[in-house]
Amino acid sequence: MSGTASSESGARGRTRRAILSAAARVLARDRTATLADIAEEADVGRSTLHRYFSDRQELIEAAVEDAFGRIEQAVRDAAPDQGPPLEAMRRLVAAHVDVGEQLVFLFGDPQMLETHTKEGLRDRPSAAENTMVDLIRRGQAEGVFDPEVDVEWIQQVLWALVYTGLEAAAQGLLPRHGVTATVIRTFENGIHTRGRDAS
Amino acid sequence: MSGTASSESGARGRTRRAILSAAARVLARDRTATLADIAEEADVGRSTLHRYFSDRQELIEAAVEDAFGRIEQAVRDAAPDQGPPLEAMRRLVAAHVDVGEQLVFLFGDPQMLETHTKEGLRDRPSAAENTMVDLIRRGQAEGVFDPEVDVEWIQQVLWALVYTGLEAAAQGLLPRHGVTATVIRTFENGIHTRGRDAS
DNA sequence: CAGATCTGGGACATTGATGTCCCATCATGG
DNA sequence: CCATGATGGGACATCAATGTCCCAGATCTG
Repeated sequence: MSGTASSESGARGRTRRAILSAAARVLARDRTATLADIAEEADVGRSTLHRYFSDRQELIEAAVEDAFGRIEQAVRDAAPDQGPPLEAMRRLVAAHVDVGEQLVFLFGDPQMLETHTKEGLRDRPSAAENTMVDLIRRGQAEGVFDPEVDVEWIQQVLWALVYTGLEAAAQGLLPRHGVTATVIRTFENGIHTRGRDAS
Repeated sequence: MSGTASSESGARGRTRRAILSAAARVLARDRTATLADIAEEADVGRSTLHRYFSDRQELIEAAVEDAFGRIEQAVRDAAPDQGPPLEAMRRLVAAHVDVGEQLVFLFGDPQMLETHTKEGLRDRPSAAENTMVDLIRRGQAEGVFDPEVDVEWIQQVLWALVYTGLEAAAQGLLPRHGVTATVIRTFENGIHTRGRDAS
């Protein structure tokens, strides 16, 4: 079976998902983690892991694709094309924080995306990316977002701030429940004193 | 200087610096780089590298300390305690962009700072950090910076934005000479439409 | 020039991760 | 209850990185 019929159903699919999830979790923490580490985190024997992914390369590619999918799902759920741009953007930030683990995994290492992204994703313009670009353009058109700054830059900044917020929370610098609000505030107003409409 | 008499002078010191610089450059690009890679980048035999740093651990610790020193020097040169806070902050951002290579090396991998930072730096409160905290406080007191946001958060955001700007430049998304201006603009105003005083 | 020092490169043992194979065990479904 | 399939763990060969040692040539120094 070539499709998803066998890769999602029953015990087989559950083990597969457990491994992929564990891989993202462990690799987000330590990029040099061993396959044994990943297997342990997934509560699975190392040989079982090899049964599902013959290669380290193969495992990582699958984990990347999986994480990508989860992020796109979260972005879709945020409905960035609905309502006022500012509110949509806030939902988008919250959505990104929710999939923080996947974000840290994917974007914590630039090599991750460049190396393990051959055919499956390089061509597909990544729905999430497009939706965000659309949202930013819409916000710029309505005069809510700075129209002089490059769209892709804004996108990168969003990712960077979410990433930073998550790390700050991990270090105890920020309360975990305050990450979204802080990121939004900084994202919208920077560090200037004018944040009267950010709460 | 306690034992720096022999480690800074003449050919010996120059080779040492070449290795440290190469290490930072290569490891910023690829954290899993081999000692052979580093030696090659430094135009030095692998055995020579081992002569200067017996351990991989030792090399990395030295490289971390070296990078740290360069960053602190750049921060000092920016004189963050002089003049209006806003202008001082802009000088500070420019200074950080200048030592971008070191920043990417040090902060590109959270593990880098946590793992390779035993005694030499953990206790020392890192002059750079203190100066920046002072500056931010000063700016908050004078009403230029948002007083409701945590100081350390602002610091992290600065690092994150500089890092993002450098990566964007590396990807060709941003012209290299525009990094500083773009980072400053975003840092100060976020993405809102109000950036009239950012140029 | 002569001795001391530094250097590059090769040979080598060691170590840890990886990938393969096999077998005993356990669960699951027919 | 039995058969099929999934799992865990061990044994094993392989490979790349690491660290050590040594030697011959280059460079610096007095």
